[in-house]
Amino acid sequence: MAVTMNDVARAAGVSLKTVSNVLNDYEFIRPATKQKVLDAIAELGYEANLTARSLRSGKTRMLGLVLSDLAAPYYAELASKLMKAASARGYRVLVEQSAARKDNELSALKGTFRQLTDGLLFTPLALNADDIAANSGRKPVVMLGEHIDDPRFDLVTMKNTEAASAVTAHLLSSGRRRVVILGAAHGDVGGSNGLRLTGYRGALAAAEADYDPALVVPCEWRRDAGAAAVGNLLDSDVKFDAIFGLNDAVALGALHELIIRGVKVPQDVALAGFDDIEEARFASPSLTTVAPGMDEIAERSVGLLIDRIEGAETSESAIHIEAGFELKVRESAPGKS
Amino acid sequence: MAVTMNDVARAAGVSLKTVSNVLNDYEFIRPATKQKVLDAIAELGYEANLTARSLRSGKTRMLGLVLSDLAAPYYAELASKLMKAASARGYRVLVEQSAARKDNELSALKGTFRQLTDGLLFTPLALNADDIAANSGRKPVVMLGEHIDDPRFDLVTMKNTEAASAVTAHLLSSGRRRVVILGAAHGDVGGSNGLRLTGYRGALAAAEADYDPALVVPCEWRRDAGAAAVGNLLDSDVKFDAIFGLNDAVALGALHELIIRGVKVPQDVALAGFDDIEEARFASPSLTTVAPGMDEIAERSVGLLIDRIEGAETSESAIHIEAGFELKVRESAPGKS
DNA sequence: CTGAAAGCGCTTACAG
DNA sequence: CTGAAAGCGCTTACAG
Repeated sequence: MAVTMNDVARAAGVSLKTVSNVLNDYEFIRPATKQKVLDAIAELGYEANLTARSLRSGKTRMLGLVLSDLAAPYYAELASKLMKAASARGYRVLVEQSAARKDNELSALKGTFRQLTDGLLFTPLALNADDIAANSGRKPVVMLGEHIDDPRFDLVTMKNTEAASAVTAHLLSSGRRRVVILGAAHGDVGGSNGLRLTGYRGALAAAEADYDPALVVPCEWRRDAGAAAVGNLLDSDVKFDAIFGLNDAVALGALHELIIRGVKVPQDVALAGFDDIEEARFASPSLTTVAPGMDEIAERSVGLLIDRIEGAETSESAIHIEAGFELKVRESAPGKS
Repeated sequence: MAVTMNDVARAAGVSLKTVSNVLNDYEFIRPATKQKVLDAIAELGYEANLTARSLRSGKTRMLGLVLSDLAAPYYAELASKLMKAASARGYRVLVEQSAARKDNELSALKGTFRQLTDGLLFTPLALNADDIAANSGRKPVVMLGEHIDDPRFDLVTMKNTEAASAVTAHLLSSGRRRVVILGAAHGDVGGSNGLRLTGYRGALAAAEADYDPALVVPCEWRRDAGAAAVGNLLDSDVKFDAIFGLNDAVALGALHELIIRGVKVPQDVALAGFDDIEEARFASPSLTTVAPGMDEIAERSVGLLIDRIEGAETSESAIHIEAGFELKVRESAPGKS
């Protein structure tokens, strides 16, 4: 049905191999021959059959992206940027949603999803490092995010601790002393939650403010969970004058609940988030947050993964990359006035 | 390297064809033979090579999804639902971002993207019906959204006109008379903008309110564009007491600008959007909008496309499906009090 | 520089 | 019910 390399070879009066050579930019090929082939390709409207190429070469030129939920704003923005970065290097991205479930993460890691992709950008939320090491196969995997910080894996992440510390310090600098941290539990150490909690505690210590476990409030990193957690807090007798939501979704959920309850932001309670999703800029009041260098994360994770796939990066030891961050001061937590 | 069907055949002591028969649920196969094959598959950990299967069968079991920008909340939520619906039927979704550019839409329609997918869910924004008809090839395409309403194409869409009319009627019912429509131009007829404008005009007429072209304000359907358009409007001498943003992003951008300018919502200006993205529920004030039946759209568009691919749907004439909608009355435009 | 041939791992007529 | 063979459209040693 479709036109094949054989058709091109016949039309150009050369062998199959010659057409292949032209297609794959083989160096030593007579210009006249090359032109004949190119003419035939143009005339017949030939396009390489990607499936056949994949079967033979073992490469699909697709990158797998595993994340919990594409509808979460941070992941949606990240996926969009990753796809653009991959596209610029001639790769496509195939997305798999895990719902943060262990079984889904596992099947993305070892199932047919891996066949379809030359390498994986993996945001593990349920699996631990040993699970991953035991099931990641031979194709390259680059960890995205910060749940897994392990010398066995390449990792592209953000400066969680430093950025969380900067946000907390900013809240404290305006005179707040009772800063709720929303989305971590007292005692968390690993993962984004643990790292950000560490940054929070560091900033408290630096400002000689007390750390109060009652202000460490666990909740899922979604708007509804943030709203519910703040509701419970307001119903309790815990006093606070600021909230640090561990991502923007949580912070925006919190904002919603505060306003409904008649709590003024930032007058009564200052509020900050983490991620700098676009929505943060347009909230009312606009949300103070930290931009975790998403462009850099997208660019470098795709770059690293493709370098691994193509053998341009051969480091035996895992490569860890941390993108820079930037505090975005907005209305929900202005600087001291 | 990997274990193949041949290995399975050898281990089970049967021919290749028999393994294939088991794999493809061929009916007439002796239970004992089948069991031998299944045992061998389990023992060897055999997994079918999808690429080889695709090359031979011509099917990839992937659906293409073409949209302008995965980071736009509506598309992010839709893509997530489409992927889940496809997954439930054993298909994956490969996403292509067009940036609403004609060249990108065209290459998604006729380029290698089509090879990789058995059918297309296509949200055309730049291409017209004739362009599409001329380039859509032989594999099925289902239009998503409403830009193209043409008897040549299957289409799954929402009740644009009726929903827009319902929103406008709601704004009018609370006594507003000067309703800005944000995101359409006077004279638009086709596309979401045109259809929604028609609904708006219908509601005005039904309420015996005047249609004033000065209230029809074009802008891109993004937060920043909505904010800018409202800024211009406030700087002009156009008077208005309500705004209908043609999607939630525009409405939320408008909301941001209104609040910055000290305009009270809904007291001074009532505001409504379109889409019911999750963000709308958590805005402050929460956004009155219309839910366009996204679950139904996802479910039915995937169902229709797969039925076309598998030949379960053979209708010669194009199938048009309109999902139901639901008005979501929230704080930004409450009912009459 | 170019050609003839093998083979990637499946599915599918074609026999029996 | 099952087997031997062809072939999907490429890439890649192997010769020349």
